[in-house]
Parts: sequence; C-alpha cells; structure tokens
Amino acid sequence: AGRRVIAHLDLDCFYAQVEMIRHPELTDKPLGVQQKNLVVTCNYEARKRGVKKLMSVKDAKEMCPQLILVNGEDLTPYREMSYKVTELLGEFCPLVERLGFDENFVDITEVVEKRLKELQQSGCSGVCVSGHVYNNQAIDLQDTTHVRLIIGSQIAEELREAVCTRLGLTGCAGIASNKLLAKLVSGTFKPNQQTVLLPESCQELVHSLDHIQKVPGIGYKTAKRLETLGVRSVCDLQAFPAAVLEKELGVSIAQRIQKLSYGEDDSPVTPSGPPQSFSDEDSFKKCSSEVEVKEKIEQLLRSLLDRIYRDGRQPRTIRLTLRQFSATEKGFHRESRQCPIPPHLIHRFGKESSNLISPLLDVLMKLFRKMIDVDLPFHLTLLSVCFSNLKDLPSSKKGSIGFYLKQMSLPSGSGK
DNA sequence: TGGGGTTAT
DNA sequence: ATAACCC
Repeated sequence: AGRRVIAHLDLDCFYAQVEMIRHPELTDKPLGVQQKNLVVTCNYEARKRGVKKLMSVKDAKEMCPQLILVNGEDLTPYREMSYKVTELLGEFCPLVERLGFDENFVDITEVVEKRLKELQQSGCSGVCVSGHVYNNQAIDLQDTTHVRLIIGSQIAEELREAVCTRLGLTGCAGIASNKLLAKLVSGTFKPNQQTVLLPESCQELVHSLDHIQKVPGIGYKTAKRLETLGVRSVCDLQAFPAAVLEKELGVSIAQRIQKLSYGEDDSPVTPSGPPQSFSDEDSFKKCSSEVEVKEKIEQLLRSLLDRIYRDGRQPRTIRLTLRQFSATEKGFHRESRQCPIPPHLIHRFGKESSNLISPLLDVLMKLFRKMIDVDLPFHLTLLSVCFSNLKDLPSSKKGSIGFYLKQMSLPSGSGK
C-alpha cells in the first residue's frame, strides 16, 4: 500500500515574497498584496501585526496602519516565478504536479529508491531525518518504509534549498506516502520548515482536522451536503454507512471522500506540463453598456494575445464568461459561452497579435449577445476571456517536453 | 472576496 | 456549459 514517497512543496506567502524580491527595500516592512478591495496575502511582518489572508483593505489598515500595499491584480510576475519553481523541481524529478501558483507535488519514489541502493552498497546504516517528524514519532531504522521516508525528507530539504538559493524563495514541505497526506503534513510547521509523516501517525494527522471541509477534495458544496447528513468531523465521515453516502453523493464521490477520511489517496502525481488554458479576468462594481463591455474585453484580449504569442501554441477555442449583479444571493453565478476560433484566424496566432484583435473582438461580442440582451438593462460585475484547447504548431518542437526550457526571456510586452 | 487554474459530468 | 474542486 504505502510504497510511494511524495513531497508537497508550498511556498510561504508567495505573492508577498515575489513582491519583496521585486522591491528589496520593502523586505523588512509589513507588506500586503492588494487586489481590488482585498489584501490577498501578506508577509510575516504584516502577519505579526494581525493582518490575515483575504482581509479587506479597510480591516487590514485598521489592524496595521503602517501596512504597505502593492497592487497584485496583474499576475504576470507571480505566474513567471511560479513556473520557474516548477521548472526547477522538474530538474530533480520528472513527476511534478502544480496546484495553483504556489504549490507543487513531486513524486520522489524513484529518487529515493536510487539513494537507498547507493546507501546499501556503501554499507552505511545511518540515515538522519531532515526537518520535523510529525507527532515526534520515533523512527525505526529497521523499518524500510521509515528509511524511505527519511531519505525523502533529505531530498525535500535539497529541493527547498535549491528553490531558496537559485530563486530566493522559502517554503514548507511535507513528505508522506501519498498526495493527501503530504499536503496535510506540510502545513504543520509554518514558515520555511518541513515535516515528514510516518505511517503510524496517519490517523492522528487526519483526526487533527477539526472539520471535514479541511480535507482537500471536500469543498464547500460537499461539506454542506454532509452536514445535512449529520457528518461534521473526519470521525463522522469514517464511520458513516457507505451505502447511504453513495446514494446521497453518487458512488464515485462517496467512495473517494470516504477513503480520503482515512488518509487514503491513490491518485497519481500527474505532471502538469504547459498550461491547458490562458485566461484573463477583471471584476468591477458595475459595467452596464455595450461600449463599456467592448472596451473591457479588448483590454483582456490584448494581454491574453501577448501571453499566447509567448507560449507559442495555438488555441482552438475561445470563451467569454460574465457575472451579473444580483442583490439576492451573494453567490457566484457565472455564465459562459464558448465557440471554436474561426479556422482562418488560427495561423495568425504565431505572429504579431494586432491583426487578431478586431476579428476576435467581434467573436467575443457575439458570444456576449448570446448571454445578454443588449436592448434590456444589464449590470455586470465581472468579465473574463479564456483561450483553451491549445495545439502545438506543426513540426515545431514546442511540446510538453520542450516547454520548460524554452523562451523564458522574450522582451516583456504590453501587459496592462 | 481576487484572479487565476483543473477535472468530471 | 456548468459545477465542482484547488490555490
């Protein structure tokens, strides 16, 4: 069962770290990254003073009047640094899966096996753990599962060290026998530390979660439905009759989340490779005329075309997403329409993007009119454009393998 | 609540 | 096309 060794790496307050690298003079000051009216993340100087992630700007400045805010609505610097991290990890080991911009899973099973054999050949029997052991559990060097995980902790330390010396970023790592456990354990010692989980402490780790929604994979909706059934804790979910759960959530979800509640997760580390979509969005208080919509969409389109051009692949699908104001329900009621990109336009993605803007803007406005009757009043609070279904150029080596090593250094273009 | 992403149905 | 999940 527990044959694999998985590392989860989680950068510390990633956007704030990137901003501190961009503005070294801010490094020892309380710093927050702002998007619209929110402080989406902040450095540890700010956290000491009570600022929390996703706090409103108003509350944050009340907590910490000296707080310095930088605007982080343009994700370009974070996205670029994020891929540098994934690329670096990929040098150690091909199995790297991204989760958001600031987390990566690495399946280090094969690297561990190699080191284990080297160790056995050199006749050395002493191995030393790097970082913390969850629950302070005693290590048994006779237990090869323990030894593999200890070697995993040493590899994770090397990964964090490489990320720090080569990119200047700190982060946490968790090492365990599957992705779920590696992710859960990585947060136990917080900034810039790492923790390994030995199998005997698995149940204590999952039971340390105070609510089922803390289990990665059980989100808001599922947690609400489980509450209806009286299931609130990990214990409740473990003990709940499987047949009833399957009828309520469907066999697939029921079986998966019940296994998660025991700390079981056989999902593989799936190499992410290059992105499968490129999107750009903007939110606002109000957008209510077609002219305004067209202007906003054009802005989104310009920066997206620049990104696609740098990527080198050609998208086949374009999508427009919007959110309409609704006083009732604070909810996230988004709708979208998508269509194939007209085939005669596709070849132009390899070149200057300026002559693509006008025809694609026409396509997007048609999609807009499929959702909104422009003769009636409307009130939008978000617009988003997405390109997906990306295809490699014929016979050019820009595919998933060449991706990471490619062109990290085109001139920085017309971002917004 | 922001500005992204992915997979399953 | 939407709905769920992740950050």
